[in-house]
Amino acid sequence: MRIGELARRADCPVETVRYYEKEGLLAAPRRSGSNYRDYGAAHLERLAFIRRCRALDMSLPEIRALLEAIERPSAHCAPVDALLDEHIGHVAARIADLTALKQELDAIRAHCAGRRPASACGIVETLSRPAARLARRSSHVRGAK
Amino acid sequence: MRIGELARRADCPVETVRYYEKEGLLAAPRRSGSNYRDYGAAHLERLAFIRRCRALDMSLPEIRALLEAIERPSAHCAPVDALLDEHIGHVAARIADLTALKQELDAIRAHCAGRRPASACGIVETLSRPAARLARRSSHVRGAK
DNA sequence: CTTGACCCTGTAGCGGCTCCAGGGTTTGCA
DNA sequence: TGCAAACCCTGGAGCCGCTACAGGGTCAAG
Repeated sequence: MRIGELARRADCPVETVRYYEKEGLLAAPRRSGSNYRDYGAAHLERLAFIRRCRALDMSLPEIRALLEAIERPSAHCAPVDALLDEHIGHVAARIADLTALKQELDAIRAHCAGRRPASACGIVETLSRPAARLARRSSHVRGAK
Repeated sequence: MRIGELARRADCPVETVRYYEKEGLLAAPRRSGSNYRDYGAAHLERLAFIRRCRALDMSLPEIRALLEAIERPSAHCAPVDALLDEHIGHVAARIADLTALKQELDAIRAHCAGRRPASACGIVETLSRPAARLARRSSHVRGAK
């Protein structure tokens, strides 16, 4: 099948398929006479796996490591479990960070009822002060927008 | 004061100060004879404000809008409140997303006790299946790493 | 007079795409 | 058979918010 069909079936933009190939996550398929990529069922399975992991917010290096752990001939569960545990840790940490952040934002928001000039606004005031610092963790999982 | 001192006092890398200037968040200061940037107290206040907003995970466009809302001569609280409410919404949405994500990850993790070859691992199995799709919102707030 | 700390500009890189320009190929229909 | 639309190709730029160079200039202490 050609790239368009593969992409449709895996629910993934065509450009992203080419990007995964360039990044070495998806094997380069053979080419047709007109230099079109020609994929088989194995490619689709693999791409679907990658997309599923991305939907779970794993980074591409994490997914790469996961694929390698699975494809080693003598492959055992343990490394897979470890990778997943680590990722769950990232997600949990990010939730904790954002929860603390939201509390702080709610507290700031409570400083104003919207009926004053900005010069007297409690929010502007609060944002100008040094304020308690959140201990931010580092994590690959993205923030809030 | 020169850029190094400003940066130290606002707890912000020097390169980031120059970046904010390039992005129009921080006014360009006057220059010394040797072309060094020369900042005053107002610059420090503004930079500290920006850093505080960044610590609250606001995007630079959000901060820009906030600064504009505050500095309009006839400035009123309402737009500031609205901006903050919107940002709080982003954070809340991201927390909800990540919480659903974590539940899914926990469920997947429960499929394996680590004593089997990867070919028989419930995790690998689960990651290969189509699976219920999370409805992902769009938000500027970052994910989980 | 030299060493080191500081400053300058400009450019490239990070992740994970996304989009564009500028081409070639295939497909369906008149 | 001709033609348009839909598909495919490569390569490069852009998104965000920095961060890290390279390759220079300036300044203060010893």
